[in-house]
Amino acid sequence: MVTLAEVAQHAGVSASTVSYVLSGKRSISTTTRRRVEESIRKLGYHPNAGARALASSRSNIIALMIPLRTDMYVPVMMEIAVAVATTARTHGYDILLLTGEEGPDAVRRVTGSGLADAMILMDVELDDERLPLLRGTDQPSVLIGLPADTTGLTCVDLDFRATGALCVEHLADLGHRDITVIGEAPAVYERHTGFAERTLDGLRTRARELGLRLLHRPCEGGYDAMAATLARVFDERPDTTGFVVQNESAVEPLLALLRQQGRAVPEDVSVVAVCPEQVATQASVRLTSVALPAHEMGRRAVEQLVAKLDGHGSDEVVLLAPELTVRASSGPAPVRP
Amino acid sequence: MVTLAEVAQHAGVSASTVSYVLSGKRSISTTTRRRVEESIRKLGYHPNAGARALASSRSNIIALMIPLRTDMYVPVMMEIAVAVATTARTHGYDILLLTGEEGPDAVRRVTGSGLADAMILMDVELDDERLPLLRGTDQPSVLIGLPADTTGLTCVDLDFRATGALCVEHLADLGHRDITVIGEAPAVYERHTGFAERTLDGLRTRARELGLRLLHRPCEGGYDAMAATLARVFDERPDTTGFVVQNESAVEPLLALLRQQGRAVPEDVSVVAVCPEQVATQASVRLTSVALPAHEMGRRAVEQLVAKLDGHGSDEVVLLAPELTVRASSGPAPVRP
DNA sequence: AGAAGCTGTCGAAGCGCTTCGACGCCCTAT
DNA sequence: ATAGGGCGTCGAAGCGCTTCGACAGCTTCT
Repeated sequence: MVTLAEVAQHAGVSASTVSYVLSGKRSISTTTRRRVEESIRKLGYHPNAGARALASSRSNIIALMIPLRTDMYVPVMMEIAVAVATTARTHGYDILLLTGEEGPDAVRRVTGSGLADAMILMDVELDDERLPLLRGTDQPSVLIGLPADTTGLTCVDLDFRATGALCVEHLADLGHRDITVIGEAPAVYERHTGFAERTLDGLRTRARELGLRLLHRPCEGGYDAMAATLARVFDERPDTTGFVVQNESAVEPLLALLRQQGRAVPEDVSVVAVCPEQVATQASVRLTSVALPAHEMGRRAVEQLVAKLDGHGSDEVVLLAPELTVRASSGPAPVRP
Repeated sequence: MVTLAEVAQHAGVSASTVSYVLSGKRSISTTTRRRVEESIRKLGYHPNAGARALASSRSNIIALMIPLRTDMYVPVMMEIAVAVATTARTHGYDILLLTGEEGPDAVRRVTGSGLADAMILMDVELDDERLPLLRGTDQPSVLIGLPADTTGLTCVDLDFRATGALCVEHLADLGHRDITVIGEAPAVYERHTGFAERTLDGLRTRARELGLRLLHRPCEGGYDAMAATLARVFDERPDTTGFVVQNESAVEPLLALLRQQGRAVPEDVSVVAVCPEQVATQASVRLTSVALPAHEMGRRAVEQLVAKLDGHGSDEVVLLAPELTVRASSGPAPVRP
């Protein structure tokens, strides 16, 4: 293992000079800098992370806490994680992967040990038990998701309320008057993750404003659950012509069942989904959808965090504006005979 | 921040004693141990990770390199990552998340800086450029996947050859004589990730042994690609009654298209998939499938690695035996008129 | 009884880096 | 000519921990 001292000796300078070349915290003459850089390259020197962390009390690591459970769209989680990792690297940070499993203890452990300089939390619940810990420490953190009380916290999330409103507006513009919302699995609502409720709130509010009828049904993914749900929906609201789906594992079953029932999309029934782009474009009918901006969320989270670590940056709630892309699954409401 | 020294003072012992209580590397009297543990608890002490790493040259961190691209089995990747993280924690290790993006440089950086004690690499290509680096360092590593040359390496993977054989056998047992394989996207084969080729090899070899006809068609996911592929397949091999699918984004399109063409599953056509359990059970027809044991792979990888870090453990290729679960998508071949 | 061996504890020496103050040098302003 | 001020470099003091050797007080063997 090559050390700073060896590099210094090889370059004929003192260790501190090498350190300053590396950090750029003091000015170094061009000749010296070049000589040092040459030695670094030649010897294949890599600063020791532990020593660096000890001396500077900065680990250059950001902890990312991902949910353990897999009942919700996993690829989105993955995409966020990858976006976080790549963005972090561009700022010189590495990512420490924590699973939700450990809960608040993980927060304590990481904060206490100086393992990471900052944290990003995903899958935040409305009244998350990790929040008091975050408020009680001076370690910067960013949440992906929105808890009930955001005072003293920095959050990044899609504006789900606006998303709901947007979906309703789109269907209303097309003349639909009876709209059914196929929501997430009941477990998601019970867990109070917030985003499902916020979407629903946006849907309901805008529907009321526009004078539409709205029916909401949570739904597990899969064909059987969807079939059962759909039967009850048409039973209860036979005039339903518009669907908003916020459960990607219900999307394909819904389309298949509608087809099976002889209801054409979009001629008889329009479907708008809140889902990742990939799901929308790979479905059997290309879906009009509001995308989940996973990459953007990950990137923004890291950038908020880096700003905090650099001293600027403040507690702020960043709500990304939803964008609705019209594809083949939505069209004018059928003319009522 | 609480330090070892403060704990020592609080407990009335020397710093080294506290350290030995923590590590258990020397025997400590019960009374002293208890007193120290009490102080640790009371002061809320957490050992500083950097200092520890510096002094012991052990970071207790395992680097996990995940692929950046998202054209394959993302949920499987995620499940592996989560399994790695949770298993690692039970052994006292944390996970550093690296994306494939940085490539060999990341390996150099992590090895050189002592950031991690060991590495797990996912998405290994047959002739991966990271392999020489791994062989050239004394840092333990485990690959998830199988390169062409495994000398000096430890690998964990599903036995894809046996998987292919198993699928063919199942269909042969049911009397199918004409089998078509819907493979991964062409890009996957071009990238030489190995698993697709190995599956195909297993399929072909066993088919030959059993005297079956086998047609292989790579296929992008999605409906359009699948429709085109399927048309050509029935054109070329109208007697096809068995399908093996190794591309989870082709599964649902295939089922829908068969239905549309009036071919009943499993009465007219049997389908066997190589895919995650979730896909198999949530499809419109519950699929007979060989599962991708993501969790098991992650777990085994960590355990191999920990064994190496502890001194026992050796270079070894662990191939997990495939298991075929019969569900509703496969049945006896239709009787030829 | 004395040697030999345990057990439990301590002190001190680093691990490789950052950072602070000091200092020599040269340039500029008086 | 001389004081003042940058600039570029160095030496040394830690950061908080692990670990090695030392050693005091016992027990056990011959």
